[in-house]
Amino acid sequence: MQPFTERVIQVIKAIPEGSVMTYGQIAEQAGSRRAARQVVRILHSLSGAHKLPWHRVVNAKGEIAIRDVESRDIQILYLDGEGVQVSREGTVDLDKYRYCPAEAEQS
DNA sequence: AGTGTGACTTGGG
DNA sequence: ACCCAAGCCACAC
Repeated sequence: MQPFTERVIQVIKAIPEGSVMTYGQIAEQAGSRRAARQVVRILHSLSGAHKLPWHRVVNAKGEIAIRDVESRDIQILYLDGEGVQVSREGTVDLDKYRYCPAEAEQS
């Protein structure tokens, strides 16, 4: 596994319940601010494999980015089950649930 | 080595 | 606020 990919996995694994991160944030934490698209690819290939909380990943607008309807529903259910309120359109309140690693470290 | 890909992001109209 | 175009990156083939 390449370093970047591993970093991404680590970052995603570090997202706590009840929180979400955007692709951009994850890419940045992994080392490449503009590699959001790479994060996408990683999720594609590892969605089933590693036990990653992929459902805690949303796009910059706080929307469920996934296109597959079934998977999208699953993601919404998981989030809702963790206390993250998801609108019927499949969007979450980023100001409220966005996970900031920087903040977390301070604790 | 060149090309394609993808659940993104940002900036401008 | 919405839609579109272009940018961007690491990996698979």
